[in-house]
Amino acid sequence: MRRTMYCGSVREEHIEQKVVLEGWVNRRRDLGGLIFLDLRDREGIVQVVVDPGSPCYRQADRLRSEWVIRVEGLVRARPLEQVNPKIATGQVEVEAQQLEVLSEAKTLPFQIDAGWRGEEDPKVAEEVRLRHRVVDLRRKRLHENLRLRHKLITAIYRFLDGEGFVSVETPFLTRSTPEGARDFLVPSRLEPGSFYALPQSPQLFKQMLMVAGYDRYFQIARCFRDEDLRADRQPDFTQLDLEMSFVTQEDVLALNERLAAYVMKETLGVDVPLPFPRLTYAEAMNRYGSDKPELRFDLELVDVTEAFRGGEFRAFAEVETVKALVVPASLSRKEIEGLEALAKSKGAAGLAWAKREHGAWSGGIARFIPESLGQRLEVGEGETVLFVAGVWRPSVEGLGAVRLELGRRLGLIGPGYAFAWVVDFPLLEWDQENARWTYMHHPFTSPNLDDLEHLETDPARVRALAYDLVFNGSEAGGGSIRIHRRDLQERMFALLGISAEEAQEKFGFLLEALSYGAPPHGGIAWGLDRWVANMTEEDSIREVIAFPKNKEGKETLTGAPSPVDPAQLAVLGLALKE
RNA sequence: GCUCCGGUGGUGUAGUUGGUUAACAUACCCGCCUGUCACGUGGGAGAUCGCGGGUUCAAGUCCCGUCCGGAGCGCCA
Repeated sequence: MRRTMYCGSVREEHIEQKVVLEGWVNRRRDLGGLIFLDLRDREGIVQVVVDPGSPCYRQADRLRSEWVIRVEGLVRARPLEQVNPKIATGQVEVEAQQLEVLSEAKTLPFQIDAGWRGEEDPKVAEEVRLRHRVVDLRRKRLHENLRLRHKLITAIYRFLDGEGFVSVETPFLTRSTPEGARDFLVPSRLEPGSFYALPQSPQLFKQMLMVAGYDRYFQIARCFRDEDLRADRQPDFTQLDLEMSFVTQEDVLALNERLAAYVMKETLGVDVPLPFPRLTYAEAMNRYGSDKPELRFDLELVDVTEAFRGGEFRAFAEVETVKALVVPASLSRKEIEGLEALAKSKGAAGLAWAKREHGAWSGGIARFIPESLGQRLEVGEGETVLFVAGVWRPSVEGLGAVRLELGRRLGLIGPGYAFAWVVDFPLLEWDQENARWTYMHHPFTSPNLDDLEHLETDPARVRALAYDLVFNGSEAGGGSIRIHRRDLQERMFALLGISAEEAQEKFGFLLEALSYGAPPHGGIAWGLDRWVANMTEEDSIREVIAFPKNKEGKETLTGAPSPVDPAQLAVLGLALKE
């Protein structure tokens, strides 16, 4: 007989029953005669008791942490005063009758037992954890994270299936397209000198599916971008990718809100109010200094450009934008210096400050501040006001970064989950480096048709039918209504400086598809890793990916990337440069 | 490519203005212990302080270089 149930599933209802359990020794307590074992599997731990008179006593005496064993025994109630309320199986214990060692184990490089009895696991350097990922993955926290991830994905399938979406797989080995992120390339053996690229997203394939009439598509899609890593970025990551035909932006937002509310309820039991707040890009930037504002605290930026316009303070008098942030705390010089460095890292010119003390401005730029500003900003006694001035975007982004840091530092960020849509992104932005217009989202995003007349004459003014889903201050998704007319797509390519020949060469298949009768369509992609990280309140997506890459893009378990045998290169027609 | 932070027994930390035997917790090994649940208790082993060089009578500590890791900037349609 193999096991009869999970260790973590034994309950009072099983008392008097004979059970067979298999699992890992989470911990062994040897009282010198009486031995207790906490036996663990993915569902939890249960206490096994081995009496000195038991035939398996000698075996139990040998056992060590993390050995894998099989126990046959009788479930019995614990004496009332010995119930352990900290574990789900705490009402009962298993009296061992037979015990078999299935596998011995070396001493673990770090301890993982605490989490399973409801405590915090001791902190271990991430480097060590990743090097021993198999051990790390045994921790309760990672079990919970990965199982939540699974619940999220199954909820997504249930919901979208119910809404008539069809799951379709798209190729991993595809064609390199220009622009966007750097591609991962895969050399072709059958056609030496040519390369596949791994998809940065299934974008064009899903548009093809719309043209082909599938109407509603989704995919839990692996995507690949060869860029540097961050806490929320991996070179291979997972998107929920979806696309819908015959829809407006409104339809896409409404469906995705319902999907988000559904998965939050199904996975965390959390009720998310609908509809989500909506901010235009301009509003988000002006009020929060970010296009992915953290909305779990206020502390909004205030525009004070006009208060300084033409005044005696030269640095503020003639700039595009002056923004203020009223900080409900008295910041030290040193703190302000640190925040200034942060603002500058986002391109702000600097960070000016003043304090309100004894009903008057003091310190920093106090003497340049119009008295009336104090009232308008509603500055309290002892509070600090921070200012940025200069070009609009770097200024608001600089102060936005300061806002977020202060939110963290002052403990302003509330618990819970805050969703929002950011809409009305600019279609294009000026690329300083290459002196040309470039797309903000991607080149297949539809302009807002109300702004179409300005497309060539005043590109900066054209809004896109693009939207981002913001979840606790992270960009959890982004999408757009796509261009579905060939002529408009060609106009767009031209505007981006892509010649007709190049457009034909690189995107001919798209243009071709659009000319066979394409429905209006649009969709979105969710960054699934970030979603799970937000839901589990992890700071890094590496905590919700079973086998993540480290900061250098290495997969430390297998040691990828690794050199390959020269013969493998030869088959591909490749040679390494010295 | 750049900036910042870190690297001390297996793990996590301490280590003062440079000073003699590198401390603590936990894990590990052995003994004792029949109701523990982070069992208790007694003992033991375990670190050339990431690596290389320099300053100094003396370097875990200061300086330079380098490697490794993390956060960020650039980059990420």
